[in-house]
Amino acid sequence: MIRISTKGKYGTRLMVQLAMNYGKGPMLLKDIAKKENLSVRYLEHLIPPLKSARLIHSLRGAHGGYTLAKAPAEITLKDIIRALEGPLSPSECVESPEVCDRSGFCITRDIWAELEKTISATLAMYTLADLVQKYLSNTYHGEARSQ
Amino acid sequence: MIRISTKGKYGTRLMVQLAMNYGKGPMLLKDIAKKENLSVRYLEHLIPPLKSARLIHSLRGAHGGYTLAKAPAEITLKDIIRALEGPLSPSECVESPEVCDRSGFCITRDIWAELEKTISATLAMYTLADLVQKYLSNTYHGEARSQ
DNA sequence: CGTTATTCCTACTAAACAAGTAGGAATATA
DNA sequence: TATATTCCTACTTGTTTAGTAGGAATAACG
Repeated sequence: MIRISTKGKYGTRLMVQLAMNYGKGPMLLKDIAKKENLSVRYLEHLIPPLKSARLIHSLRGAHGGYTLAKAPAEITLKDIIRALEGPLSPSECVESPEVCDRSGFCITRDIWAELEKTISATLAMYTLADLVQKYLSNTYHGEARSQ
Repeated sequence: MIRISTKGKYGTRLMVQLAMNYGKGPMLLKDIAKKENLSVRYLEHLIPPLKSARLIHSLRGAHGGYTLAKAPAEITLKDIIRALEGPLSPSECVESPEVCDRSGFCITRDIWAELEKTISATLAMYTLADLVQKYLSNTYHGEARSQ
């Protein structure tokens, strides 16, 4: 199984919520969790990596919350997944050739390297602005947001 | 981490070895293991999924071994990884919408579906014949095969 | 017919990772 | 000082990964 974990999946949804709130001041994790029907306690874990990747800013204390660190159009899905899931390559040998003494001549490694490129390229194609636009033009939107 | 496991990685190397032996009769797992410096005991586990995907044939008993079930040019990396790693989609909701009640309107799910397409397409581009050709034209080849 | 070489099947294990929950400290506002 | 919020660390439970191990089934060969 070659799967994105809930970190990447929930984190993307969190970031889409922040994008939709962009320019309207800090957003509470509590509210994001409610809108996305996720646990605040779990979302908390996604914050440190997103902060160290400089994708979000935080404000502590009452009237605190989170904001995007850049405009939604400046943040790609690649940035988000990379921050939350780590390297996008399907094998460690791609980014760290020294972990395998075959790296110098391994043909399968070449494939994993190419696969990383197409994964990265696909994820880099989408910005948060694109996702927000998709979200808003979704016909199910009104209904889906009801809860 | 979105990683291919050793099943997919070792299994691909196993299949490349079978491809290089194509037309020369059955090959022993013992010999594949030696050439690729892998454990026979572990490679054994990769056989059942490869067989049920009809990618290899086996012959039991003395003078037994394994052969590709089709020509190397007819087997893609997608076939192999799919057989050994399961679905290529980054999220279960892509192939089984019913696992999440958001599937009907979820915009991130659309992204995971698109990502699956590019992963599948990239892996489908390469056949075992391509890998063998790469292998044989590798300058390190003579040296690397020495052990 | 018996020996040997091989695949095949099932079970077991140890370590790492995933997906959370929980307690409480630090900080800012009012 | 009370309250709302982020922040930090630890813990838990279940699943997956990466193997190892024992031995049964099968086929060839002398």
